Formats: sequence, C-alpha cells, structure tokens
Amino acid sequence: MSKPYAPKEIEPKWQARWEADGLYHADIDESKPKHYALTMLPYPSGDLHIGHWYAMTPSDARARFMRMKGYNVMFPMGFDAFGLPAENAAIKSGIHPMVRTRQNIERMRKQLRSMGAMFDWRREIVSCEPDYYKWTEWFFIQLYKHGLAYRKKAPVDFCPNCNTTLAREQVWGEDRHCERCNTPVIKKDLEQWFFKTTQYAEELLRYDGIDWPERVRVLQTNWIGRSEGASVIFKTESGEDIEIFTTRPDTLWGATFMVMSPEHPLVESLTTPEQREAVQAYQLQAARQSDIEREAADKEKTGVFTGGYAINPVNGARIPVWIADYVLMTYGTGAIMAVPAHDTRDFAFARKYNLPIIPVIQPEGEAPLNGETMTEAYTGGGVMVNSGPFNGTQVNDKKGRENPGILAVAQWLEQKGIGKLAVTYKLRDWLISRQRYWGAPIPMIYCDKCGWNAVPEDQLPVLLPEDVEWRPTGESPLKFHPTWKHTTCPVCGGPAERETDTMDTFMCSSWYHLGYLSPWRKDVPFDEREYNYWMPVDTYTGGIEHATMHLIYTRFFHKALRDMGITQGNEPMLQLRNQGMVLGEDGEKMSKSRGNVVAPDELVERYGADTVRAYLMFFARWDMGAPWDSQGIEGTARWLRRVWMLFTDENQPGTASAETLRHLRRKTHQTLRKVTRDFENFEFNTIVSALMELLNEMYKAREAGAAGTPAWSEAQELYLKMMAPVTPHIAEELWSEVLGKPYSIHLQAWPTVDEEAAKEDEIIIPVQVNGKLRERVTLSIEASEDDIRTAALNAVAPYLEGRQPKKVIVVRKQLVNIVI
RNA sequence: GCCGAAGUGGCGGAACAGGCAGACGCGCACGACUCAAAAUCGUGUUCCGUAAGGAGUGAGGGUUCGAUUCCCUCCUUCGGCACCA
Repeated sequence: MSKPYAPKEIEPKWQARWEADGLYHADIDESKPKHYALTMLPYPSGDLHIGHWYAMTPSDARARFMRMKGYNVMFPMGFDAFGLPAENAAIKSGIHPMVRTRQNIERMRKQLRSMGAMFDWRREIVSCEPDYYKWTEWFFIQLYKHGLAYRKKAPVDFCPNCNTTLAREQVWGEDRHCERCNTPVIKKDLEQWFFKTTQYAEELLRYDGIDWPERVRVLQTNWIGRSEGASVIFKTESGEDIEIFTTRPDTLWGATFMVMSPEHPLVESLTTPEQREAVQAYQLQAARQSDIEREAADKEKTGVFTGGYAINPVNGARIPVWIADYVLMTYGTGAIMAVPAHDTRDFAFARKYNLPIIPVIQPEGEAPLNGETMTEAYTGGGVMVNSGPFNGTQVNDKKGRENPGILAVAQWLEQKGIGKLAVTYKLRDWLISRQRYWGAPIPMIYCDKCGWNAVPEDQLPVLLPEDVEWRPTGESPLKFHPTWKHTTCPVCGGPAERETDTMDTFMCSSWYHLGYLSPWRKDVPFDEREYNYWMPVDTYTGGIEHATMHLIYTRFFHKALRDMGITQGNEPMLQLRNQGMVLGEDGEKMSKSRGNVVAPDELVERYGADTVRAYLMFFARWDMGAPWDSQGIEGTARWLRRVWMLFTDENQPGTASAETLRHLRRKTHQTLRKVTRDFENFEFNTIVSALMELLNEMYKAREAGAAGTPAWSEAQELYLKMMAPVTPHIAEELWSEVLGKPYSIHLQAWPTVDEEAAKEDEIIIPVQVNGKLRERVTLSIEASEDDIRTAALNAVAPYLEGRQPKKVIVVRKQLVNIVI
C-alpha cells in the first residue's frame, strides 16, 4: 500500500521550499522573452474571499504555463489599501486604519501564500504606505503641472452616508445610489479637483493593438458616449450668443423654439420682467428636485417661457426661449434648439405648450407631413423641405458626417461662420476629491495671496497625520486636525493651508502596475530599466465590474503619462480577460447577510489548495462563473487522489501489447495538444477535464500491462508537467519525490506534441442516411474517399432497400451522409 | 427605450472549421469489496417507448445533403446606459 495523499503535509512543505529558493523571483533577463502577467490587486478587507481565489488561481496557472513555455514571467501581488471601509471601521472601533489595515494585510498575505501562486513578493506594493503614496501624490502633481488636474465648483454627487463626493461612475442604478453603501446620493455644489479625462475621450474610444473583450470595449464606448453633430450659435435679441449642440443640423430650419437648462447662465438676462416670477419658481423647483426625480425618463415634460426670444441663424426666425429640466446643464452646452417635428421630446413639449411644429424632413413616397396633424415626431430620413438652400437634399438614417444632409449643412454653417461640425461626449472629467481621511492627500496648498500651488516635490510625501480624532459623522479628521493643514505657501512663504481632501482610491490603482516594477526604488516612481523590460502588461485579469471605472482610469492615466514623457506606448495592458463570479450555493451573490459565503481557508483545510485550485478551474467556464457546488468539489478531490494512487502504487512492469502502448502515447499527446491550446485560450475547465480523461486512459493502460514501459514513463512525465500549472504542489511532490526527477517541476519546459504519436491510425466514420445516423464503419487512416464511400454504402445497404442514392456526401475523414 | 451577453440532461458544463449532441464531473441507481460504514472499484444514467423506433440544444421560420453552430422574427434571464439634444 502506498501512503495516502496528504495535501496538508506536502503543500506547506513545497511553499516554504519555493519561497526559500526564490523560485518565482522575476528578474530582468534579456535572454528570454518577458511576460508581465497581472491580476487585479485586492482590497485588504481582512479575509481572502473565494472570489479572489477564482480570479487569481487560474491567472496563476496561466502565468505558470507561460513560464514553462519559456517566458520570463512576472506575476506580482499587492494591496489596494486606502478606502472607506477601513476608515468607517476606525470610527467604530477607534483603531487607526493603518493599524487595522496592516493587520489585515498580514493575514491576507498568509492566505495568499496558501494558494501556492507564483507571486514575487519582493515586488509587493501597499498603496497606503508612504513609500507608495508619495508617488501617487507625485503623479497628481505631474498631472497638475500639465494642466490635466484642475479645480472647479460644480454640482457633484455626494453620498450623505459616506460623507464624501463620488465620481459619476460610482453612482449606480435608477435610484442613483452610492456604489459602496447603497445610500441614494444627493447633489452638492462644491469646489473639487478633477482630472481631464475628457481630453482623452477620442483616443479612449480606440482600442488599436489591444486584445480586450468586446464586452469591455462596448461598455467603455457606451460610457464615453460619443455623438457627432454640429454646434450652432443662435443669438438672443440683445445680441448674446447661445451655443447649442445638435446631432441633427439638417433640421435647423424646423427649430421653432429653444430650451435651456434652468441653471443656464443666460437665463437671467433673457427673462423678461413679466416672466421672472414664473422662471424663478421653476428654477427653484428644479434645484430642489433630486436627480432621480429630474432624470426619470418617462416623466411628463415641464417648462416655463422666459419671455425672451432668439434668432435662428439659418432663416432669421424669431423663436421663443424656454427653460425645462429635461435639458441638462451637464451635457452639451446646456441649451438646445427644439425641432418638434423631428424629435420625440421636443414634439411632446410643443404639443403640451402649443408651440408651432414645422416639418423639414419629408419621408419619400408619403403624404406631406403636416405640423398641425402629426401625432408623433418623424425621426427617420427623407428629403429636406422648408429649408431654404437645402430643399431637396437627401437625409438618411446614418449619424454624423456619414449622413449627407448633416455633412452638407455642417459645412455650410462653417462657411457662414455660424456653426461647425462638433462632437460631444457623455464622458465627464474624473472627480477625484474625497472628503475623507483614509486616502492619499492631494498635495496642494492654498494661499490667499498666491492661490493654489503644488507642494514642492522635495517635500513629498505629504503624510497623513497619525494623531487624529474620529468624528462619528465621517467628516474628515484632516479638516479638524489642530496643526496638519497649516503650512507655508511654497511661492511667497506666507501662511497657507493644505488641501484637506484626499484622492479617490482609483488614483492609487491607476499606476500600481508601475509600482510593481521597482518598489525598492525610493527615489523614482519606477525604475526605467525595469519599465523598458517589463512593460506593457501582457495579460491582465480581473472582474468586469471595473470596465468603466478602473479600466478607463488606468488607460487615461497611461496616455496622460505618455504625453508627459513618463511612459511609452499607447496602452498599459495589451490583453485583458475577465473572470465571472462565483455565486453562493443558492445562486445568489455571496454576502454575509445571506449566509451563503464560501470560505476558502476552510476548503484548503479540508481538501488542500490544489483541489480548490483545480475545482475553481474546472467547475465553470472561467469567464462566466457559476453558483458554488459544495458536492462538486469532491470530484476534483477524487481526481487528485486517483492521480496520487496511480503514481504511488507499486506497479509491476507489465507486458502490454504494442497496440495498448500506441494508444497510450496517442492519448497522451492528444491531451497535450488540447491542454496547450486551452491554456492559450483561458479555457481552464476543459484543461482539467482533458487531464481527467487521460488519467482514465492511464488506468486502463496499466490494467493492460503498460506500467514500466517507456510509453508509460512518458505519459507520467507529461501528465505531471501538464498538471503543474494547475496543481503545483502535488505535481512537485510526485515529480521530485515520487519519480525522483530533478527539482523543480516548475523549472521544466513545456513539452511539445509528438504529432506522429498523436495521429490516429484508424478512423471511425459515422454513416448517415438522410441525415440520420445509421451505422459506423471503421477504416484505416489511409483510406481514400472512394474506400470510405464504398464501405459506407455497404454498411447501410439494408436502409437503402435497393434504391439508388441520389447523393453521397463524404466529409473529409469525418462523416458520410447518403441521400436517397 | 437603447446597447450588450446568455439560454444544451436532475445540476456545472463539452462539442477545434456547418458534420456522431450531451465529453469531463456532480448527483442518482444497481453491483463488488466490507460484520458494517467510509474510501475504492465496476455498470448504467437526455426524454418518450417493454422493444423496434421516435423526439431532442428557449420558440417559430429560413439557408443547407446536414444547423447547438449561419440568417430572420420572437420569448426569457442577466449586465450596462438611460430626457445625452
């Protein structure tokens, strides 16, 4: 009897050995192609979740595979350690977030080590440590110096529970709630710091040279929300400019009124004394309404006439200017021309307030549109009418300059100097100020005389004070600290105050992939040589939930740094792959309150890390995820026990037939071919099932006396190499200890497929009659198409009942279909 | 409303290029070993039917000798956006 499989003994043993030997250290080696494998770093909540395992262990397996393929692989790990939960916990417990965070990190490091992943811990970064956030501040200053960071007063989303502002991306759902705590957000007018993400909107829409999932690209594209049209200058009667944006300049002649957002700065001067009261009442009402109420799409349109008029620049028409809350100050210019005949919203508004409707696009082959009798706006293409010089111009359904009508009008507007082709984006600048303590300080100083100035770089980092008092309201202790904010102006030396807001934690994660390059360098954000060797990231893995947050920010950041000469290339991450989510056994999202959380530590304790790793790769398509199945893991546990037994049993050398051995070699190399391809494609579930199949074949081959033969040894060796990335510990134990091969299996090269061995020498051809499977014929691989045809016809003769086949289709060496 | 993804046995899933649907595993059933259980091993397991046979990849239609795969219409579920001018 061999000794039983004991993962609890072998796993810690090998982990310690690998660590001691620095087996996974990634150092520059010009003789090898590099591979930078990166997986999203965790927030140190204190416990590693099964979701972390699901994200990280297949990524680790892939990184290990690449290493065996001959790449010099870097696979680093760190902690995204700033953020609200730690601060909120501090308010409750009184324990400083740094203390708690460091404890949590220590615990999570242990848990991460239990995965047996090939992390190079020398490269670890912790975003809340001054060594790291010094550079987060430094990057802020670079953005500021290049005009990409600016401060402005704006209505911003504020979470009353977290007591801080949020970026637009952090506000979710129809009720516009806080991404973290689900509290509905409110609007506040605050002076805040922003990054000019909009300056990169156009470039962010291009995904040239990167292999990212279509899904992420679509999400980002929709989020950026590009629309092409024209900007046109209308004039008020007193001669002031009202700039509008429209996607339909071809309908300019049908503009019968204008609508401004209630907050539009020109409302004041346009409003006539008679209308002032009504306008102010409406403005007040709009201001009081929450965004939720205001932005409910199905709400009936309301508005108020300002009493003022504007002149339509294309035909001189005098048209009334209204205000209405369906026009948003935050999109376009905050003012629109209203063309009720061809826009659904304008139509509803015009009907309600009895405003004229003038059709200017006539659908071809239909009765002329009549503004008085139309029941809905006509939004399709046709021929321009009532449009002065453009009468007869074709308009189609295309958008922007692809539409001949739009293009012609836009060019004409430009010639006349009253408008031009223009593009507007939904993307807004990134609001990075947070009114909280636990984040990287914004390194800015305000002086009454000199205004805002950056902290001199030689004074970085601006450290968070440690002696702080927690307020139950969540208000930032930085604001109330007796001395911290008082400093001197870097320009005039007079008394000045620090910015007390801290940065959004997405700022920390926008450059962490650079942090890993050389955390030991204290004098530069990253070592240039390391950068030149390792960057860009070759494979990035993580959850889809970051599609419009982290993944946009980090792309923006890289492009901005590129333009400052700090980084090179256009994109930070070449290949992106998203894992799905492991749900609770009840099919719901895992949560403590539901009590459906699966604890990886317990699973490791019970089954060992290799089983957990293998199961996570096997139980679902990685990109889809699935509900957890606590019984299912028994299958992978059984697999590893069977592997263990097969390798540790005393096998009597047998006398297998040549046929048995050929079959074993064939299956071995076919499996290698499949496993190699599946690793390349991130298809982890079929890697494990292919290995299970091969194991079943090996058991059969042993039964038939294959043990002790060269084919058997080859199968064993390849089997362990194929397992090694998936289940690194058992593979090492069987390789180094049981088979006695040279340590370490993780330094072995990935084997190559022996195509000759993988070849089939017999083929089984299914024979269909009228598409229905009737027989199978077995032929030599050498059989010609004629041989196959003849054999097939003979085999199904009874089904033909003497009739002549109409057609016989022979598909390569795969199938025959006989049509009668 | 708009954009996107996904619908295959009791369950997770497989099917490289339009060519044997259900690999692999879970579960279940029966059997072997055992005083018994666990572990292990063996056999079976899409549905209807005793069987021959038939049906079958969300529904309906189309292309094709042949469709889980391609095209059209629709349904359901999930995700994102949402008065975006």
